[in-house]
Amino acid sequence: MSLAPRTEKLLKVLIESYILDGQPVGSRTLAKQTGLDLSPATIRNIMADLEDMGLIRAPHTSAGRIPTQSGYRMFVDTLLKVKPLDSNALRRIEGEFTLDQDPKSLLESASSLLSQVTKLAGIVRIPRREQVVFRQLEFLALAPTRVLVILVTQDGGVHNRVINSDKAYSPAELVQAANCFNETYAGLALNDVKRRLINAMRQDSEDMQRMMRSALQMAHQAFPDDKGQTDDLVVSGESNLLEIPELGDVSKLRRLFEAFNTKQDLLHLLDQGMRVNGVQIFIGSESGYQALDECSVVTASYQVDGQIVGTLGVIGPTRMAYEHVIPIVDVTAKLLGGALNADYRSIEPE
Amino acid sequence: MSLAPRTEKLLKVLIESYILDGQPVGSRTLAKQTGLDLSPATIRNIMADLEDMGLIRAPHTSAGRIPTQSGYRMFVDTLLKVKPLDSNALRRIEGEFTLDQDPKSLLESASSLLSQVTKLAGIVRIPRREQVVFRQLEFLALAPTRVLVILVTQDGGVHNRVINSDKAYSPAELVQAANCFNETYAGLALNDVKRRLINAMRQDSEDMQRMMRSALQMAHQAFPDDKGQTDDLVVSGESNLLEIPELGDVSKLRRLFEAFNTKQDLLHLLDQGMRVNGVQIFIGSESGYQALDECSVVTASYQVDGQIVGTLGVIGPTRMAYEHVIPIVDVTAKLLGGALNADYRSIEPE
DNA sequence: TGTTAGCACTCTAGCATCAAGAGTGCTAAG
DNA sequence: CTTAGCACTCTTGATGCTAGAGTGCTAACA
Repeated sequence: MSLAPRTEKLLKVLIESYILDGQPVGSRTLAKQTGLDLSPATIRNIMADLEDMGLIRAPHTSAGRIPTQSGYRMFVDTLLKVKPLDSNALRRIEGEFTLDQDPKSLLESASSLLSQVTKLAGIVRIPRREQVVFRQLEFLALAPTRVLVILVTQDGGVHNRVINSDKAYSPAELVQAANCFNETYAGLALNDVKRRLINAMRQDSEDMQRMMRSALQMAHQAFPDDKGQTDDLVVSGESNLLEIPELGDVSKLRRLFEAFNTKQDLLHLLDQGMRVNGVQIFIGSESGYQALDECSVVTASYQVDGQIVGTLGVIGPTRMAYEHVIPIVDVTAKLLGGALNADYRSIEPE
Repeated sequence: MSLAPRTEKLLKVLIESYILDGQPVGSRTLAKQTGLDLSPATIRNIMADLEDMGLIRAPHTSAGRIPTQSGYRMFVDTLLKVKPLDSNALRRIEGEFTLDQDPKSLLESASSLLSQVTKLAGIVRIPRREQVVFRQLEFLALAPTRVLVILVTQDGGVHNRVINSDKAYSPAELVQAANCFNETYAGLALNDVKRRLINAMRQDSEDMQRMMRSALQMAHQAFPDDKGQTDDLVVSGESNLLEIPELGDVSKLRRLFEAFNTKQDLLHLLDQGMRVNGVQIFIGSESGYQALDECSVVTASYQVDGQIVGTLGVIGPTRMAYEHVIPIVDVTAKLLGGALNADYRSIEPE
C-alpha cells in the first residue's frame, strides 16, 4: 500500500524526530518541523490514520506518537534517504584497513571499528569459504600415543588439534603417514577430503596400506567438525548497549548479553545475511530471536574473490540512526572484503 | 590490632548476614542472630565501636550497618571459615575436567565453569610458561613472497603467522631453511631461541649459510612478540553481573564492561596473583582499578609441572559469598593445573 | 470536502505531605 | 558493664494535587 505524499512526509519527519531525541512526538512539534504549513489539528487527523495503519502508536493517551516496527520497516524501505558517508568517518574507516594485518586481526579491527564509529555493538562473522582447499596435514608425536595434528589449507589457514591415537607411532611413521595422506588428498576441497576420507575408512579394504589406514583415522579425528564452532564470531562494543535507555529493563539486557555470549543465535542471523548481496536490516522481532526484540540489526555480506564468504553488522536499539549506520556497515563490508582479498592474493602494499 | 572475641563474633555475624541478604543489619536483628544473649542496646555500643574503627558504616541514620572495605578485609583475613566444597559442586567441577580436551578448551571450560557455579564472572589467564621448549618451525609458501610460518612448541602449542618475505623462495628452499633452523634450535627454551636468533642476525657473519640467513629473518618475523597479547584472557559470564543490584549505576557497569573488553587491567591484576601460590583476594579498591571499585576479585594461581603458569578467578560484587567462592576458585585452579599437566605429560585417562 | 479553532478529557511527571517502621544515640538505672 | 526507655532521625511507600502535554471530537469555515 502506498501513502499520500503528505502522509508519507509526515511519517518520515516523525520517525526522524523520534530517532533524534527519543521523545514521543506530538502534533504541535510535528506541525513545526515539517514544512507543510498545516495546523496541529490536521496533523492529528493524519496521525490517527497512521495509527490505524499500524505505523505509529501512542505509548499512552497524552504522549505523542512513536513508530511501530512496521513504521520503521516502511521508513527504511521507502522513506529513508541514506546519507553519503561523512568524509571524516570514511577516512577513519579506510585508515583502519590499510595496515598490513593478518586475517584474524582484520576481522577484529572491522568489528571494533563498527562499534566505535556507530557507538553500537559490532559483530563480524568470520569468513566461511565453501571451497577451502586442503593443502597438507602434519602429524607430530607429543608422546607415544598422543599426536598433534596440524592441518593447513591453501589460503594459509592453520587448524591444530591434539588427538590420542590408538597405538604408538614413531616419528618416522608419522611422517610417512602424513605423506601418504597428503599425496592422495592435497589440492581437493576440504569438504571433498572429508567425504572421501569417510568413504575410504568405511571400505577399509585389505589392500590399503597400513600407514594409510592410520593416517585416515588420525585425520578423521582432527578434521574440524562444522558444528560447535563458537568462536567464529567477533563481537565488540557490547558495553555501548548498556547506555541506551530503551533497554533499561535489566532482564532484557541480560537476555541480550547472553545472546552475545552463546553466539548461536547471532550466527544464524548473520548467516541469513549471507544469502543477500549487500545490506540487510532486521527490525525488532523480525530477527526471530526474542533477545533482539527491542533491537535492530544491520548486516552486510562481504566478499572474497567474488564470493560471499561472511557477514558483518551492528546491533543497536530499534531507534538507531539508520541513515548513518547503513553506509558505515556497507563500506566496512566492502573494505573488509577488499583487505582480505588483498591478503589472500598477496598483493603487496607499497 | 586485635578485637575482643565478642566484638569479633559480632562483626562476623553482621557481615555474614549482610552478604546473605544485602540489607543493612541493625542491632535488633544482630542480637537475635548471634547466640551471645546480649540486648540490642549493648550491641549498639559495640557497633558504635566497630564504626569508629572503620570496619562498618551506616548508609544513613536509621538503617543498620554494612561492612566497609576494611571490614571485609578483616573478615576474609581472620574471621572467615572457608566451607569445604559441597559435594555436588565438587562432582560437577571434576566432571568438567575429566573430558579429554585440548588446552584451549580446558581454559574455556574452566572459565565458564567458574561463572556458572559462582553465578559471577569467571576469568582465566592463559598459561604463560617461562620455559616453553621450542620444537620446530615450518615454512610454507602461500604465494611467491608470502610465507606461512608455523611454530610448534614441545607442549603441543601451535602458533602461526603469515609473513611477507623480501624475496621469493621455492618450496624446496623453504624446507631446507626450516631444517637448518630446527637442527640448530630444537629443544631450546623459546626465550633462548629468540635471544640467540637475534644475536645471530646481528653478527650475520659471512660464513653463515644463505639458507640459514633467510630462515633467521623469517623466523624473527614470525616469533610471537610478548606485548600486545590481548586474547590471552578468557572471560565468561559477564552477564551475571548485570543483575547484581550494587552495580545498579549504569556508568559503573559501563566501566566494568569496558575493563572486560580491553582486558588490560584484568591481565595486570591476574599477573599479581601469579606471584602468590594459592588464593588471593582483592576487595574493592584494593585492586587499584577504578572499574573494580565496587567489586571483589578472588584469584588463584595454577601450576603445570610444579611451576605457576597462570591464574584464574572470579569477579563479583564486594558482597559475595566468599566462603563458597574461595574453595571453588581454589579447586578449579588445582584441577585445571592437573588437567593441563595430564595433557602435557599425556597421562592417558583409563 | 478538506482544514482549522476550540474545548473537554486523559494521562504523566513532579512535588509535597503524611504515617509507619526501623534504627540510632543518649541517659539513667540496675 | 549492661540494659531499658525514650526522643530523634531517616527512609519508604502511599496519597493527593497540579501543571503540562497531547488527544479526539465537534462545529465552523473556505
